[in-house]
Amino acid sequence: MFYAEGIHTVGIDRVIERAGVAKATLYSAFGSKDGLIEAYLDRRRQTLTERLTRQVAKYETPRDRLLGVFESLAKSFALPGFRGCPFINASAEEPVGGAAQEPSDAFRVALRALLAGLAEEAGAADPERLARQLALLYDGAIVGARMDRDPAAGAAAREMAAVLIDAAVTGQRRSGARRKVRGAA
Amino acid sequence: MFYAEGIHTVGIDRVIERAGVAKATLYSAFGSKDGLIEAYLDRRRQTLTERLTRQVAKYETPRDRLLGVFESLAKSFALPGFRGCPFINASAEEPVGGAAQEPSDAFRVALRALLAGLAEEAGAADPERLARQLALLYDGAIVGARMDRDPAAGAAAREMAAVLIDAAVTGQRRSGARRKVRGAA
DNA sequence: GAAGATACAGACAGGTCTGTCTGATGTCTA
DNA sequence: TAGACATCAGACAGACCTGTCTGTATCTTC
Repeated sequence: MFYAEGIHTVGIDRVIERAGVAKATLYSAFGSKDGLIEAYLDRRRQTLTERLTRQVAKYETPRDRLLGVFESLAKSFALPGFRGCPFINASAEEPVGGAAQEPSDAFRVALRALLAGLAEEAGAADPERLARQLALLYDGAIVGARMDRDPAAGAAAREMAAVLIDAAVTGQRRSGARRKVRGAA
Repeated sequence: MFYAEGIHTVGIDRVIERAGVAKATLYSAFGSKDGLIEAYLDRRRQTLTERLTRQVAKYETPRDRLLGVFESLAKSFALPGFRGCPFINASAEEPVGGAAQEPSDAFRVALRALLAGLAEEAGAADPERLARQLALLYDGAIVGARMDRDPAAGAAAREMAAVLIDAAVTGQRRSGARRKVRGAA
């Protein structure tokens, strides 16, 4: 419900009605609405990272795995209830430093770590840099898909990712060997 | 106030106090809070597009103008009150089809039009495609800067934009002549 | 100076929100 | 069987919200 309608439009009364529990039960479990929001986002973080690692594992080469992130993303855009990124949405609703910040930060760290690991395996000159670039594409795709109601943003991001990956490994060995080259502006 | 704190956390009473007007005056001018939100976003759209076109005009070549969009963006990230894109934020708060949608759509159309015009001048094989790519970078940069509290996302987007622009004009004349080449996947 | 329009401060209505509390109804363990 | 415990439905408090209304003051225009 929080994802589909936004956090502040969904009141506690509607949550407990949908969940079929009493109000006191919910408050004894989560403490406050902020606690509930945090639990919601934490669960999202967990399922999303799990799904990403699962999807990525389907592919053979590191390059394909990186692109697989965007294929997984593109697939989610076409889902019926798609409404953008739950962390971005929640952060826009919550005040700075609110309940959304911690789970959001955790997800973003996890995503960048996943991308950086694959980037290193793919032989990128600067894996951290490529990971940040691909994370930027991830954000741009999910926001564009939501704002423009256009699932094609996923495919566009995949194509852009391919260009950037190739640019990042140009002149590098592709055998999976890593190079600690830094500072390539 | 809407930008700094979010729309739903700012009540009408605080707006009129800050504005120094009576409640009846505000309601006679805007009709409702939704009307006020729409006016707020419409003004943002206007000032943002104006600033963008002004910044872009500083540069000589179409390529530099395209990159200038991202320089303008990067500059705004470092501003003290930066809190992301007002349209993305408002869309996350408002229900679908709410007061935020129309001004947001208008801004996004204007941004893509600006980018597409410059892309065509720059001699891109498929200006619309390049424009969509750069718009995706725009979104990714602004969201990343907000979510990660990291203004460096602007510079990263600029570098990525340079790669994509060069990829889009490769094999094209750079003299500003336009080619109606289509379908380059 | 008079009249009409406009803005002012602020009370008010009606609704929604979170969070607490009360008392009844199971359910599990000893 | 008896007692401890969790959950139930729902009333309630207190705060906040939007939007309307009342009466007063100020300003413009004839």
